[in-house]
Amino acid sequence: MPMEKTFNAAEAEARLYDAWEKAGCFKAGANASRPETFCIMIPPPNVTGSLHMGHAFNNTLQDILVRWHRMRGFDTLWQPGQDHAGIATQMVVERELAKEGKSRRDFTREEFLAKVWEWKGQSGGTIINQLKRLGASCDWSRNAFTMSGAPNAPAGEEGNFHDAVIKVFVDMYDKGYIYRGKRLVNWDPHFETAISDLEVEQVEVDGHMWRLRYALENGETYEHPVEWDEDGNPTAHETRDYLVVATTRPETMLGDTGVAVHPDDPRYRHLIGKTVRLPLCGRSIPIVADEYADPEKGTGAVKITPAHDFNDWEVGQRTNLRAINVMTTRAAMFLKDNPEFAEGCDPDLVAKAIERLDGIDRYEAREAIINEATDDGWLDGIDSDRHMVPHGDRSKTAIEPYLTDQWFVDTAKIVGPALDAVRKGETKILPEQHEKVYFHWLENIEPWCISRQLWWGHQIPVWYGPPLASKELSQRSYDLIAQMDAAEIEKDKAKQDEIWSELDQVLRQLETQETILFCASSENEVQKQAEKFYGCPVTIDWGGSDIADLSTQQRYRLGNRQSGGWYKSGNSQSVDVVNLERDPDVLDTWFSSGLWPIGTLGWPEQTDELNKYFPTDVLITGFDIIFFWVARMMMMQLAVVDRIPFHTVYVHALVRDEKGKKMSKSLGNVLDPLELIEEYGADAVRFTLTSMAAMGRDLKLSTQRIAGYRNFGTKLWNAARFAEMNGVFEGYARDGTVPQPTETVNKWIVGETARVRQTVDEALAAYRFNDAANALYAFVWGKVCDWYVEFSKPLLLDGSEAERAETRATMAWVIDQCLILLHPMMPFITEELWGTLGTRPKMLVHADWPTYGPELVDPAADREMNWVIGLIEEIRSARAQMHVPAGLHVPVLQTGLDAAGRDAWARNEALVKRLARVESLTEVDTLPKGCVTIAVEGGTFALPLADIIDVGEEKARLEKTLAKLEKELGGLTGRLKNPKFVESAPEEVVEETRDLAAAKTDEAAKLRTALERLAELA
RNA sequence: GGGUGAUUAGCUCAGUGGUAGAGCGCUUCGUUCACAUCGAAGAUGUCGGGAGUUCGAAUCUCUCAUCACCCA
Repeated sequence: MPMEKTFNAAEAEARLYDAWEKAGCFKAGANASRPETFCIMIPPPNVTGSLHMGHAFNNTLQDILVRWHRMRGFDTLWQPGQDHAGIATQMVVERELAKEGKSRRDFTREEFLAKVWEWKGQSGGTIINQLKRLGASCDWSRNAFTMSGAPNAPAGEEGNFHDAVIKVFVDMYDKGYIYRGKRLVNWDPHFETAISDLEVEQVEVDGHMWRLRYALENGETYEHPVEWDEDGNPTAHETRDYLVVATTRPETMLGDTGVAVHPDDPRYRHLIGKTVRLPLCGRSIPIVADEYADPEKGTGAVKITPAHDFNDWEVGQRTNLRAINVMTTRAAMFLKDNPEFAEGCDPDLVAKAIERLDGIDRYEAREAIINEATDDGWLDGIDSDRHMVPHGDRSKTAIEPYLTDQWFVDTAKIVGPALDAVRKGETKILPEQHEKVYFHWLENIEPWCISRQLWWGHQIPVWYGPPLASKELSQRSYDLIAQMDAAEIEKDKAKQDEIWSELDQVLRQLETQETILFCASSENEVQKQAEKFYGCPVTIDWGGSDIADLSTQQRYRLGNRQSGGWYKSGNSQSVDVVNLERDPDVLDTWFSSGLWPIGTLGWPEQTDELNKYFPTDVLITGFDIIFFWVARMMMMQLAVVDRIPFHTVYVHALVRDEKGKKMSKSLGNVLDPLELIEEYGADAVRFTLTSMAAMGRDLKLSTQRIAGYRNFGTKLWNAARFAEMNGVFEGYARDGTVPQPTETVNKWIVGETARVRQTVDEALAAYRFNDAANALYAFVWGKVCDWYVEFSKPLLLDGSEAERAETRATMAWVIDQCLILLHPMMPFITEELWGTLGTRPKMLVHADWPTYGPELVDPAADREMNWVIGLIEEIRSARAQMHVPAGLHVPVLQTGLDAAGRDAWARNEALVKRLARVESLTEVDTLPKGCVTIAVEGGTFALPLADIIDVGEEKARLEKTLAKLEKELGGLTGRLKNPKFVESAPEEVVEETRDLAAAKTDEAAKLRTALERLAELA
């Protein structure tokens, strides 16, 4: 049964992938035949994710390297996995709950986490199946997950990534690389969690700049310029008893604790140290000097809200201003029960502000405040203003700088080795320009906020215990409680009150002491530490405790997050008991992803895989996560195991739409790789991406291009089909032995194959994926299909038995080489052909990658076939231009052909005749006048078509060719005449130029002769 | 504002000092038994502008213009 005319990708892909998996072809070490290892860690997609074009590109490149190394016999591992994507996953599950009218808060933390795991079990494998559709040859038996082995993980989610994360946190904490601190962080009011500065996007929005008047206190005034001369010097002033501050965020004014002016600003210099009265609440706030206030911008006076703005925080730190938080975790106004806010304000105004503003959303508050300012006359004006507003990259809501306790990695302490490794070239970043980006970011690195107020994630392994009371205070509290007991017995109310009052003071003193932190990787360890510290039994509350159930807002109010047991309890029992509570927060997902290289290999256990594959080889990733992930992996691996995680980072570009726009859902220009795979086949999609993967340049993807590479697959398919139909694979040895042909065409194609093998290997070794793809495209289509298959026809159809046998063997080998070399890029169609064309000892995925090289190139055969190809092209071109009917076989004349030409013709007569539609070749001394002339190296050919050709047209054709030739010749001789060129250019360049000039001169002479003949005719 | 990159055929892009290229599209011709998802032939370039280095510049340097991205 003959093969189908095209490859049925839809039918074959799933079947082939299944066969590979069933045979364990992708398992770590499969097909290994040499000691070297090769390991790639997949950049873990979100467990909520689905395959987009960027994934398709990224994983295609990884798969090429992995399949290439596996075929070359390296002990290869492509480690797959997903990350748990804290916010994104929690968002997805909460959305599911919302459909049932429920929220996360309707469940306990444990219940909610069970739901997340349940969701993960059902939907978390989506992207795995999509990667399989693409053909990704990952070792799925090792699929990793950044939450595997977490305490609440269900069966099937074992693994020890959790252990790795916790151990690293503890190690880094012990080394002093991680600390807890009250700092301004980027707060996402939608998810009510801190996020890192990398998760913040600056979005330009049209907004307003509101000018507000803050009254100067104690009768102070200043002169405000109102008229200026031509040079901009003020010529008239007005006296003002207020300062005008400009702000884009009036709602923060309730937290203002100062107004900053530039120390050298002549308008305000004398006011520094004086105060203004804050409208709405009557707080008296100082005017401070700080260079942050730009005299050129706005009014030169800036309201300072340290608790709600990063710049203001800095100013506040420098000038000793209070930081007053006036918002809740949902960015509503927080005024009631907020002693910080009320302190120093007019109680009546505070009551009024609470009544009007407490609990309302920040944007409503903004409006209300502006209305009030308008009504009360302290709104100075409104200007429209376009400015950048930070937004959460997940929630898309404006983030709020917010003052909370968070955990930070002190990145400055671990950045050094990560910088050095790249500086010294231990890790290379390609393309090189990205090294600059890497350096720039790391050299200016900020502390990394790693705590998140979420439930889904690795809970921070820190427990809080009560402060240890001093002996005196402890004793005093014992005594007081004893007295209280006595008073209780005596029912002496006055005495009880007196004791309570004193006890209250003791308690206050205890409260002001620091909470005790215990950081350890296990409950046992924490308990041991705590018991040693307190010298008494310790119980541990493992979450779900009071604190964990408090809203984050309530926790904020608690400030120092004191835990249940305040102090050594002072009852009359002889044994004291201390209760510890765990920090309810979880770690940033990127903290766990940062351990991907070691974590997936089983660290902290010293597994065989860890010893074998770490450090890994190449990381292939998009530039958008250089900071998020690459830099952090470098820092963390070096900090934890003191080794680089990989020696090469290949940073690929962005896949855009065909107009160059970033693909986005809102623009609707997203190309879905799965749809493309369905329409064109995975191989076409892969090959397209590969051929466009020039380093450092974005890809503009069009379906037309994909269709083109689908056609390429069909072309290969049909070349194989031709071979199969001609019995090429019957009796073929299939042991990979390079054929030793005697026919020139066969020698030639063997050499061409050897060349492309070398080109492909060199290109892949240099991560020049597009060069490899394009070389193969040019070889398979341009050499094998266009020429070799055609050349083989006379031999296969009309050749002698020996010629037939030799050509069959050569063609079988050549097609096998095409399949092998193309396999990493087009795994499906090549594997299918491999199986179709014969019975093989191994599947193509494990076929041996060839090592032959230029030694297979036969220069004489090469020269000869190029001459034959040139001759055929010339004859075809002349025929087409002279309108010779396509089907007509024409006689050809030849004159002055040299020995090489005669030999070439003799050996390849059948080929030329067939491909150029030549009827006969006759040698003549002089060419007839009316003929089409073809000048080639070593002789002149002509088509005697006096009755067909148009003399004018032939003349024009020859003149055009001649003109082009002469132009080239002009350049060449110009250079050769220049003595400096001959002196300074490399010898081979000069030699090459001379040869070329000679050949062109020769050809030009022949054309001139032809033109003369034509002239005689006319 | 700071940084990085780009500008080459109608379109998308290769090409880092030595004869300007590919694919797609376009025009003409062709169903000869691998393939019409095909074949043959053809047209199309002041390599963004200017200056410099060099025997020689698309390529190196400077400068201007335009565009894109990243960071503030």
